[in-house]
Amino acid sequence: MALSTFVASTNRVIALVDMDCFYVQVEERDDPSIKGTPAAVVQYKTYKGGGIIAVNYEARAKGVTRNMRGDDAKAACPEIKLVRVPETRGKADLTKYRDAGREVIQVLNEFDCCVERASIDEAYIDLTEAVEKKLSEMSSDCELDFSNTLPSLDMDCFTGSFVMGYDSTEQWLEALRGSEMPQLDDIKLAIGAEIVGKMREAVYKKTSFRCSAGIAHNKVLAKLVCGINKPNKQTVLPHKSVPQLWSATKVSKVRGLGGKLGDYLIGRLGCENMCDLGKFTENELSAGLGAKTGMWLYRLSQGYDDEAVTPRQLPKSIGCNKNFFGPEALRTKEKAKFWITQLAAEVVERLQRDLEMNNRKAKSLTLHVKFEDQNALSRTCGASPQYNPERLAADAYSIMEKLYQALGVLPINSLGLIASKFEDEIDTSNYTKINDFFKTKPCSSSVLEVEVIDTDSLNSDSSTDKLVDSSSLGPDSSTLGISGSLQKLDENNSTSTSDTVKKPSSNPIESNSIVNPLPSTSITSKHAVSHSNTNVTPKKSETSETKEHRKPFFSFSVTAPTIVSPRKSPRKPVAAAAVSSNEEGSSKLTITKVTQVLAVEECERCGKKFSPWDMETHKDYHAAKDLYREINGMPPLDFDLRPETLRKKEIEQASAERAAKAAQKRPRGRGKGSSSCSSSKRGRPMSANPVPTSSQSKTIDSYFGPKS
DNA sequence: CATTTTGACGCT
DNA sequence: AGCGTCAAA
Repeated sequence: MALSTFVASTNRVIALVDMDCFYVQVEERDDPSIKGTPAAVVQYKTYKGGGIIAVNYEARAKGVTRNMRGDDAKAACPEIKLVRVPETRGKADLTKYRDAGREVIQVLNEFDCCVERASIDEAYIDLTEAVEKKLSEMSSDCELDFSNTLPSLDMDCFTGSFVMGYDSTEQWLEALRGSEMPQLDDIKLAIGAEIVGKMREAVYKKTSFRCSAGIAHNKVLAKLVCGINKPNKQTVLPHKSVPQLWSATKVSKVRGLGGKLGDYLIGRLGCENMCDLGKFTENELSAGLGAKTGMWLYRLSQGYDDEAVTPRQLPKSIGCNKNFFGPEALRTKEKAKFWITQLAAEVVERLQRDLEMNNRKAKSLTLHVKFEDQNALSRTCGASPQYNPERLAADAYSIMEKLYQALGVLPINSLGLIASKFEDEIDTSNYTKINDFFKTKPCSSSVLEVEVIDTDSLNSDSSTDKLVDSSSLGPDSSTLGISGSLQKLDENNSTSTSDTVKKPSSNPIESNSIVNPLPSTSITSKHAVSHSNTNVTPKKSETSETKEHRKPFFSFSVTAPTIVSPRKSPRKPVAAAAVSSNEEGSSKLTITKVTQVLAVEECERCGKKFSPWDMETHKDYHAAKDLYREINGMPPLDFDLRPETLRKKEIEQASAERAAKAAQKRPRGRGKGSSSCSSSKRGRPMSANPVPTSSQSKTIDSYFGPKS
């Protein structure tokens, strides 16, 4: 409470750099003929002309927006050029944009500041130290006379620069010079803005990408004002101008308030604009939203936000997912397996590159599945250290197998595969080889299944619990409980998993030993006041973040196995390795790669051999046959080896549970429904609870409903 | 069932 | 660990 008033919160200088319509710029650099004409980047093309994900300013001038479909854009602006996101293995491939984003980060890094990658095209920068440094250099000449500090600013850095509350940057600087009292905070912002001007110029010189920036005393404000003047502009927010900004800022525009929390502020507290928050005390806000969020909002209403800029340039997870809607919904096991294989191939490819560049390996692998009834679930297992596509796919698919056994076949609308929990590699290659041997297969695998069969035959009751202590089964043993354990060894899957099956009892330590070396770097919680007023930015020290910060981006490990031999052009060092250019060329390239990696598969059902690509088509044949049997009330051919009755019962039960959950999730159907909250864009109130006080079913939405 | 494909983080 | 929220192109 009172504490907050003592925290000095205008002593940092924070910038947010955001690339202008980034994906379009990337495409414009590839094909300059696009420049100066309306253009947008779309994903896919078949459904209503594809989904637009980036629009350049020429097209925006014609009324084209994101959210639109390619068809809509053509209608609004017939001359618009729609560039498609590259597709690899049948799914959108964002590699070239990730690579371009990394280029930008590398330029920012040259300024020796604390840089936090906030997204593929955005970074927060803590300029406090750099500003202090320059300030001390300047004031060493003439101590305390800050009126002399400003003239040394390079005015070239301020072209395209705006200052909130002033007609021009010059006017602001003039006011600072003329001020009786030295406006130290503003002077710091001015120096920060000068640095940001240099940064943006450097980014343009080295990448040819334009960006915009916001400069303020904290992240929320820097982000907000960055969006005020675009493109290719930067905006400074002196603390004095916060009231003016707040009175003109809709709550939903503020980072973190664009969703349900924002809806709550509008619907229950009547805060349309940020200035309305000022009507509430910290206690009043905390009463409804919890201490943490209440405090955060209260401080924010005064223009304060204490979230640190965390030095991190690498993503914490590498994942991909694909949606399958309408007729594309995955209705057979085979299709699911096929697509899991595609996702796994992409993830492995990206993991391998990540390993070469960043010398780290993912320890965790998560499969996400969304079903047609809106239910979603995820399961995690240990990531195989080998970064082998078949292996990763097998691990992911073994999770899927279990889901099928528990849930039965339900059309799948989305699959996602995410690798995370990265740890730095210890480079001693001999050591790692031995280590990998023991690390093998935390996920599912036959080690689990074999033992499980034993327990089954022992007649599953409490006595078996002792035999199969879940802690001895590795991280994945808990995923689906008993249901997963009923499975017999499935010959169908033995192909890819069998290599890991060997010697179930050879090593009693097994996965236990690898389960948890988690570094548990305590994450600064979102709204917590996490730093002191003296040194805001965590000192770059011994963490892996430091390493990535100073690590030259062109270094890569020689020991890395090159599974895929490069064709044509010699392998380029890392950052420049973005393939692209000619789309046809690159896609051919990729396909070659895939077939090389995946080789030829044998159809599980008829034994015929196909390339993975033909396999999908071939499996449609089986799928059609299955469908026929289903329609005619015939039992599936090979779906499950267990007795029909057992399987049915299990599926029924799981389905009932799932249906109940789904119904619960959608209390208000399509329309705006009963809610008195007019502006709620989100239809589905989940169980998330902004009010931690009651553990009961108080969703944010419940605040809008009829009073009980 | 249509933005889709990401990614970070909070809650429990 | 699993689910939910929020955000960005």
